[in-house]
Amino acid sequence: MGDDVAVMWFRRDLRVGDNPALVAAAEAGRVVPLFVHDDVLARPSGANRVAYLHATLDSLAADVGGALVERTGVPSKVVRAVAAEVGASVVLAAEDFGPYGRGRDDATRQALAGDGRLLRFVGSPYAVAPGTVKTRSGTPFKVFTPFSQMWRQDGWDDPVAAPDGVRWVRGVGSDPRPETPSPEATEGLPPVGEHAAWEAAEQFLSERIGAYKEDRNRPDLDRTSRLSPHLKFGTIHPRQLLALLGDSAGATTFATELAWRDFYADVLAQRPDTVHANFVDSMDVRWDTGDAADERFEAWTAGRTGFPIVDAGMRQLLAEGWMHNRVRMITASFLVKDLHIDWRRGAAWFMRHLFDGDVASNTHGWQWTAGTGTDAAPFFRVFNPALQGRRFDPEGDYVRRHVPELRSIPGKAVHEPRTGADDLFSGEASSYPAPIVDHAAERDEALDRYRQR
DNA sequence: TTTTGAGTTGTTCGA
DNA sequence: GTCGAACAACTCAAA
Repeated sequence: MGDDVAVMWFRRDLRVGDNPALVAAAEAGRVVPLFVHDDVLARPSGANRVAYLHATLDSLAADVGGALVERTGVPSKVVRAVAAEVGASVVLAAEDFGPYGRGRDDATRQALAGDGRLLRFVGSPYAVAPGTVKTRSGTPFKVFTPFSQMWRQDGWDDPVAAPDGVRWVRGVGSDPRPETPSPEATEGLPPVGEHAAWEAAEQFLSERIGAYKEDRNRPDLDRTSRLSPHLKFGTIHPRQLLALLGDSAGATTFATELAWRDFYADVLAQRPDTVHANFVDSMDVRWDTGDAADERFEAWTAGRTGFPIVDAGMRQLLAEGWMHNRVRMITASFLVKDLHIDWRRGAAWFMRHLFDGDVASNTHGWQWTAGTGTDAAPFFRVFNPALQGRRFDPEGDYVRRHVPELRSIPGKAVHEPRTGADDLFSGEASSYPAPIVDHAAERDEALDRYRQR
């Protein structure tokens, strides 16, 4: 270990523990921890995620003893300049497999190479890096189940310990940080930082994992891991969770969720065009556009469709910057199959508001719902909002929590408020909108369109 | 090469 | 209430 200097370029791996790139940097010499504020990424992110990122950076800065360098600008130029300024021979980072990240990193590699410096990737944000899990004939998987079997069979690396006694370089100047926006989520930020990630993980593993297989589908109960923003920003790594999981039914179910995360990252890496393009070309259905469609889209975003479980989910998104996964499916299905609006519009809305918004998972979750994605299976799978509500929010508590106009309607009757006794649908409940569409009719319409494609 | 079994998360209808 | 069948046809992955 000489007196060399290495730049540790943090991107979406904002932690000190189990960070192989940081371990490599510390082995290379003294370490300059760097984060580059990149306007290209900030713009589609929305105020919630930018605010969360900034708070996470505060946490990271404390964890690196105040040495964190924050700069603003085009990453290839900024990283090159910082590396030159501090005399680093190598820049270390976790590999990014996203469509934008790859281009950015290629440009950065070239810029550094021009000065005789190296950009070196160690690790990735995934348990298994995209492009690693392959079929027997060496091609990438396009179906989840065989992917997940191979993913499990091949396994993943164990976590690495946080490096001991990193020699942080202090005194390297930062740019003023871009203004931190006020979160749009009325309830503010979820817990932030590496320490909070471990608290969430410990709570999940001790209190929730046992019943996870069943309870994870219940939006009325707070029984999911709540780890998604941490996984998004890398304040915890999936392999750290996998190392603690065990093999109970709940643990296996949760591991499968992590496999989905890896699968969708893999799919996006093999088909970067699918951020916008349908994964399956032939699934080119007709979407509604124009003023009437815009009006329906706005009703959806505001949680005023007249379908209680849909409205509850959309209002939860506005209030918390997060939505329960079951309800993400219900609201997405409603936009695509009841309102016949392009999945890309819904995906962009989710990305604007979600603290955990991740391009790969969000895009391909929406493509799955729209029937354009990796699951070639039945397009006739159209969610019935009332039935989903009764099944997964059986007491109606979730709806009443997020749609206060309906508080006076008891039990599961809240899922179809206008079909109950007239005297219940009065008072403040009368301000709740009538359904903007007839579900049965729109279901038929959706099936027609998918048949005609 | 050809064949075979299977494909996260559903709904409706009729018995 | 519960249960099984039907809802298209196609693509994927492995044998």
